[in-house]
Amino acid sequence: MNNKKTSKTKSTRIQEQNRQRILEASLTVFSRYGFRGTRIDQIAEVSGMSRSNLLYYFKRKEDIYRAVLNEILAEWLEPLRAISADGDPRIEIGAYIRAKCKMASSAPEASRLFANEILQGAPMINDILTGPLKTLVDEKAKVLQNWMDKGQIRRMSPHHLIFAIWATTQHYSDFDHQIKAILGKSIIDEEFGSEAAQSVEDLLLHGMLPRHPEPNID
Amino acid sequence: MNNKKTSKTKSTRIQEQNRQRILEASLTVFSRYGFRGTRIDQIAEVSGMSRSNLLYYFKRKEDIYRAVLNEILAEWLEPLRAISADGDPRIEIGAYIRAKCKMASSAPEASRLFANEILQGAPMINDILTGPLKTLVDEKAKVLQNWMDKGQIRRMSPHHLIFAIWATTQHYSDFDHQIKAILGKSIIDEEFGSEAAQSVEDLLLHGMLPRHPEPNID
Amino acid sequence: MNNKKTSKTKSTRIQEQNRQRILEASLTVFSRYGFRGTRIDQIAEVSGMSRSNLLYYFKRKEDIYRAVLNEILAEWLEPLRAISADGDPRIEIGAYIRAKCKMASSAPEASRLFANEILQGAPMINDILTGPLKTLVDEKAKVLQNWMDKGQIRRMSPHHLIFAIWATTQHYSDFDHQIKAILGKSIIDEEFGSEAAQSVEDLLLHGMLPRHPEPNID
Amino acid sequence: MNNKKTSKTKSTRIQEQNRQRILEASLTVFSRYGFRGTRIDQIAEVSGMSRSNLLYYFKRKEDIYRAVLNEILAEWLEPLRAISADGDPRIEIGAYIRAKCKMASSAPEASRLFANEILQGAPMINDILTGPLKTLVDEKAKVLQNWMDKGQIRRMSPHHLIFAIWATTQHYSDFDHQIKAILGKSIIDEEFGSEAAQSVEDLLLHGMLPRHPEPNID
DNA sequence: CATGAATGAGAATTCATTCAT
DNA sequence: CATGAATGAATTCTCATTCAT
Repeated sequence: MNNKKTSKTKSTRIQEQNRQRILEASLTVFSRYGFRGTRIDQIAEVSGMSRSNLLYYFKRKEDIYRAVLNEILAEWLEPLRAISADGDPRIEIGAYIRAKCKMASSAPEASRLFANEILQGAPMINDILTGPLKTLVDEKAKVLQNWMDKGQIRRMSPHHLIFAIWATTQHYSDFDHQIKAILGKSIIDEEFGSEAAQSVEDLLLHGMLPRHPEPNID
Repeated sequence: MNNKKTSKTKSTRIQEQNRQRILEASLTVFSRYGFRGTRIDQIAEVSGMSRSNLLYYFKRKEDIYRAVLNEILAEWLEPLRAISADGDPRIEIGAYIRAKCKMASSAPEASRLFANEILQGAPMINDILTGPLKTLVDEKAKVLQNWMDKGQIRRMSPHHLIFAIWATTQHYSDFDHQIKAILGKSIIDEEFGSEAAQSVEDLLLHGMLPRHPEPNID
Repeated sequence: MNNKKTSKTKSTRIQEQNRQRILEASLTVFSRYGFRGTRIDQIAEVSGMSRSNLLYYFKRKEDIYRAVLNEILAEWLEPLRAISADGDPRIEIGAYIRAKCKMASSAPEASRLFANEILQGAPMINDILTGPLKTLVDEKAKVLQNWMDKGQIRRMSPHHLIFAIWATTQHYSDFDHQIKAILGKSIIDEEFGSEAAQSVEDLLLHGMLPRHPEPNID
Repeated sequence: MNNKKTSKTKSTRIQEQNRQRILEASLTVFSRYGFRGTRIDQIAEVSGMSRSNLLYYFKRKEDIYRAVLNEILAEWLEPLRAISADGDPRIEIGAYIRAKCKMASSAPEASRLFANEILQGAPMINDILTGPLKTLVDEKAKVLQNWMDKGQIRRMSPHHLIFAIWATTQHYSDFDHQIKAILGKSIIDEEFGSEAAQSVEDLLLHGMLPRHPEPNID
């Protein structure tokens, strides 16, 4: 019926394809320079299209930025969502840590984009942090608390435990450049990724398990 | 004396004072928006002086940025330097963790400034990362390795251990905004700072100590 | 027939209909923002069609503008043309004033479009002003002069009299917004339109008639 | 005390001088092309300074526009304010008409600027129209009404009378270009200005005075 | 007929920096 | 020491117009 201003209703292949190209390029650039530090021309160049054409798809820089953030957000939180209250804590948390490391390895730019956004005070996603994210974290914190109450993991602040997992895993993507400078290896190398994941999982699991584990554990 | 450029060798109190004001303001702004994202006017406003006057002290934006980085660098690495090979690992590492948490609490902006710089590929301090920093880290990694060899701490990659300490401690300053959104508390609150420090120390020390610690522990 | 450019001599109903839609919308927008100030997208939106389609009918913005101007011009001058040298001045002029007021009421946008064009120096219709318009005005001025010579209306500059009629009648359309602000009524309200017409006619006729009118008046 | 952001506190001569240059140039350009149609570069050129320097004085185009409007507004309404309820209507109104014609002659651009603004719906000064202007007009309408009640001028709608005066006088500035095309004379010619003033005053005074004026008139 | 895609000239700002006093 | 004035190179965004289907 009215197809004049409802736009994006029937986005063509080429439309969707170009939007995707832009979003990918944007992720790369924004994750490095932040919102303000990024110039539209950079995105245009990386995405291989003219600035004009780019602005045909996204009217303003901020629109691109928000679109990228939103696109990543869901999958970014997925691993945390996947933690099951019914599972074994070592299995569940181990899987979570490995998933986070995997993401740090396969999508380091997404991680850095969030890091950047939060460093700047999360001007665009503050409502998400205080809303959905807080809700999710609080919920999983309860799961952890429950495991602690049952003695399956050491008693500690569940929130701080979550922060520790975030910190250690994301460190490999966010500070990749520093690590490269020190070790000469990058998280995007698959091998080094495994090594890091192993290391983090090992350290944290040991840190959170009870001193004298019940003998009947697998 | 040589008065070619240092004609005003004996900078007035007011001069030194103003430089300091600028550096403090710069730290605040740069740590939030990064180099590119920061505007000189912002610094001028935060430092409470006119842009013109500010540029009287520092000819260019980059000069300020470098000055801030340099000023923080030394004290930033100090705690790591302080780890003594001769000490007890638990004491030494515990102290290191607490020192880092202290810094996250008292100087979160410094932490964020480095985070920003590294996220952007460390354009200004790359040589420091690959030089002095790498040297220092490698050296301390050897200390850790030594303790492992002696069975005082669990065997693991010493570098990854250092990264884990950095990650967990700095997380509280770098992601302060996110934590505030979730917990409603900030690392700059002294009380929360202690809580975080306690939590991190507890988790990491447990994670790195041997499974069956000598009975005489605490 | 010649089909070099007029291949579609027999424009479809829909075509003619769309052209009309565009012209109407253009009148609305151009009359408000002037040529430069009007954006093609605005016209597209008001006319309810896509910019692409609009440009299918008119290759360039200027074409639309000229088309609108031309379409209005003829009927805009019609009332003045209708003044008959043979009629009674009070009847003729009264009719002219009422016709102008009627147009101000029924087609205020046309009036504003001309106002805009002339304010900007009449870049598009200057030749019409100095040509056909001047000719027509001069001719009617002579008619007025004739009436004055015969003592039917007070002696005054006939050109200024015409300007006065233009000014007072068109004021209601051109400054409609100001009048609305002051009186809360708009010239497009039929009732207020009559009131204004009555007032203008009354004032001007009294102003132009001889002091001591012949006793046989009305 | 605080002299950092309160700006414009102590505007230097050069400051005030440049601001004035800009405002004058702006009046010329805005009055012709309207707000949207005017390009900052045009103003810069007319004012004889670089666009950059211009933007040093006014951060945005709209700021200039508003400044010009405000600067003219007061003196624009002054003649109407000057109408005294205690005076003789013919004297007062005659003076008002001549003052308005004088302004049309000496400041035609100001008139055109307002015309433009009102044509566009008065986006910037709507509050002034419905506020101070309406108040002033209503007040003077009462003065006129009073004169009518006393039989000093013909009974008619006082508001419409004011509109008629505005219309006829401002017509000479707003439609100057059209008049030039027809008569070859411009309102800025002093001689033609007087002629126009004489004509308007004559027509309107005759139009508004009672048919048989009291014999005792001076 | 109609529209989606693309473009490039231009227009408004922003911003670091220089100049002059 | 300090500041007001001025500048020019970016940078974002606008807009008429063209292209291709």
